[in-house]
Amino acid sequence: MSANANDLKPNTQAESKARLRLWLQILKTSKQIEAQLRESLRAEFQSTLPRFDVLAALHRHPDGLKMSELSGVLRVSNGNVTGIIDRLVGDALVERIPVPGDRRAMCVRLTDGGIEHFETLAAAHETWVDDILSAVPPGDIEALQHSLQKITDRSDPS
Amino acid sequence: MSANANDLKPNTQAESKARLRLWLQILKTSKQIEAQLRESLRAEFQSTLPRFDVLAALHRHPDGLKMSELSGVLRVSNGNVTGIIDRLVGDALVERIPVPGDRRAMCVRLTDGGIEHFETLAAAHETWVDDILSAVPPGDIEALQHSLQKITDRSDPS
DNA sequence: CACTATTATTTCAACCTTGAAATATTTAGA
DNA sequence: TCTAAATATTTCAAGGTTGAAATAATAGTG
Repeated sequence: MSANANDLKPNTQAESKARLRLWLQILKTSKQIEAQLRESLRAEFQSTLPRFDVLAALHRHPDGLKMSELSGVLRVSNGNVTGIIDRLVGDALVERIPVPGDRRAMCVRLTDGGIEHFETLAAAHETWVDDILSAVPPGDIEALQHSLQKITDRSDPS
Repeated sequence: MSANANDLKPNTQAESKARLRLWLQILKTSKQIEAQLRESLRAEFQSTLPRFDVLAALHRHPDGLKMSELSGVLRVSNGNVTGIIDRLVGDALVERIPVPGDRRAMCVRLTDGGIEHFETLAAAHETWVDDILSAVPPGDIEALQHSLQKITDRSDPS
């Protein structure tokens, strides 16, 4: 007879620690890759990840998005997007267009220059990611992606 | 005879896309968990993740750390740590102590109140992570952690 | 029509973050 | 010793982020 009354589920405490370790590892991996991409964006294009994210979202929606749709897609706050769009508009990469029939709303979309700029960025971005993950075996890549997807789909089946 | 000269390595392009998908999934997972933890820290303790990270680092080093050691451990910039420590000192959770023999340096360490506060936070933090990852099979947890570790150790064997 | 609730966006204060410049101090070398 | 380089930290400007409050316009209800 063991000193532990939890013999039927003896690993709970160890499992808890393993989950914590996994979370810290996810965070470390993400931060490390993010840091490399941020540095490349800054050095080669004088740009930033948040700008890239906004441009990518707008590129996926050629007809433009309303501000609230954009912050919804990016899952960031409304006020946040306002500031980034302000700067992108200042750089003539994005334009704000009034929505006919609703004077509250604004539609934002890439300008021609914005499309061109983003496509350059996106190509570079793909090669950077490719380099960073090049040493990971293709099988691991797929397996990792699906395991992580199970985690995100669990709490948020978007 | 195929139209593609790369027959011996025909998956390169698909692999590149798979790597990109993996990166986006890592980012999504990390952001989603981070958002939940941030919200819990804010709602239950009026605190933030950066504060938690600093307190955790200092808790792991009971004798204190120099500012540069702290920013090294956390892998953030020097100026960043200055601001966070300023606020933690204001809340009496951390104290700055002169380093004997080097009037440039400052040693920062948790106060008694800081230790107590962090241990409360840390216990809550572990249960939050436990909940978030509770539905992931233990086998997956270990496998994921090791696969991700391979990625980080590759570029930075700290 | 008037009134209220809802929706879309911006503004704001507080905090986080970086990279570069400024300060102060120590170390090493001529 | 004097001085140049290196080191430790802070300061600063610019941008990113949140959550809440403020604005403005629309929609629904009596």
